[in-house]
Amino acid sequence: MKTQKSENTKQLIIEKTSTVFNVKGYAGTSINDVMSVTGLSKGCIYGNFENKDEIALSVFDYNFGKVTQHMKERILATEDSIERLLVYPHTYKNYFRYPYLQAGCPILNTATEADDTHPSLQKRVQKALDFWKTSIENQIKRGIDRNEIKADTDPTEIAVVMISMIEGSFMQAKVNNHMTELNIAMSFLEKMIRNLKA
Amino acid sequence: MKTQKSENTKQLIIEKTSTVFNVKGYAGTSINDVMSVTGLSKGCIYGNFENKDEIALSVFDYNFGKVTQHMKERILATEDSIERLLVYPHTYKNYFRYPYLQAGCPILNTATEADDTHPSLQKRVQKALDFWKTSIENQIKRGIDRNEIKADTDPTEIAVVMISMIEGSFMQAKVNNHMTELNIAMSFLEKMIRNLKA
DNA sequence: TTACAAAAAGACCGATTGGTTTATTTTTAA
DNA sequence: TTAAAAATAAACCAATCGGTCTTTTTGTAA
Repeated sequence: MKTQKSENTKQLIIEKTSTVFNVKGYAGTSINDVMSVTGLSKGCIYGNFENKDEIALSVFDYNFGKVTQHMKERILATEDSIERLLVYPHTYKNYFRYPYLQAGCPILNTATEADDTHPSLQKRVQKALDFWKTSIENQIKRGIDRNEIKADTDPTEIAVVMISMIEGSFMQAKVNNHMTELNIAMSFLEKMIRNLKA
Repeated sequence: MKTQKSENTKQLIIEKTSTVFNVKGYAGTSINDVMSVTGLSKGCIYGNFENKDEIALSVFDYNFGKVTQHMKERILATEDSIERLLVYPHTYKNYFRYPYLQAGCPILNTATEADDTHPSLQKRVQKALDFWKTSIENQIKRGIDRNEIKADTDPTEIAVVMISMIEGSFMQAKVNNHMTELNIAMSFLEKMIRNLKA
């Protein structure tokens, strides 16, 4: 019989390890790390998860979910399509305020590690990236319908460029341990988005 | 007495392992990988390098040098500043043609792995990134001086945006195993560069 | 051709990896 | 109250990790 407790423990393991996996990566995080960061025994961890893979997959979903949820809330807070798109540069300009982004963007971190070595993790990243792209495209289409965004705007092009600029400048911010490049790129992105106005 | 032979072996180890390190990452590449890919014994490898760190550092320099050299050659092939800047999107659009880029961009791969875990490698990436940024800035300044690029162009802004877009879209290309997003971003970048024309 | 040092080979080291098992204790729900 | 479920600690596993050390092979200068 499955109890509430085991579900709680499973969730606790995911939450407590979410940072470690994002910092050290999949290969760099050991079961010992999971044990020490959760305070749980090895037996308990393997009682709740089949293997390290299953933990890593769950943790990625959790981390990506956190970012997604945050963006969704802020996007739905405004009706204007341009303002909605601006949520992305605004958020990443202040990424240090959000603990789940401090360790790095889960997509970026997982993508570069998994692309050639870990197929199941790679699939998750692909899905996450596609979800993100589609969300932006839909916001742009909505803006065109509402006459807030120029009709000749290419939703896919803007979505791809936005994601590229965010991830590329985020990488620079992480490696340099400062925000200069990220701020420059995000300011540029803001200008670009404002230029989309009908 | 230091002989020629040992230098040759050292170089052979670097060249043969350059791909493995770029694919599997620093933590993911084992000495066993180095042995099997070079066909050399463990004793030989540790006779030529102090430790795994030293190999990884040398390999990063080698990989970055390859990209740099290639760009330099193509940039110097033309005098026009706009054409020179266009070398970047042109090259990355056809990155599969260049074996040292097929395994991924060494900067991107190393950056995301090293940022929190491997300080000496991180420093190399910082330097490489700074070198790249400065090169682009200098090309833009040269273009302004030659009246080929609009005088009000911000060299740093363009350099940061270029690097961000390249690295961000490259990440997407690698994780999706297709070029769609990279091509979209690089076409956009081409338009952007052409817009800089005085 | 010999002598010697450099280079390469490979056995060996302790530590750590992910993962299993077992026996014991604690929680939980009926 | 009781029986099942969950968590515990600890022993144990084979494989692999980075790295050392000694032996053997090889290149070279006298």
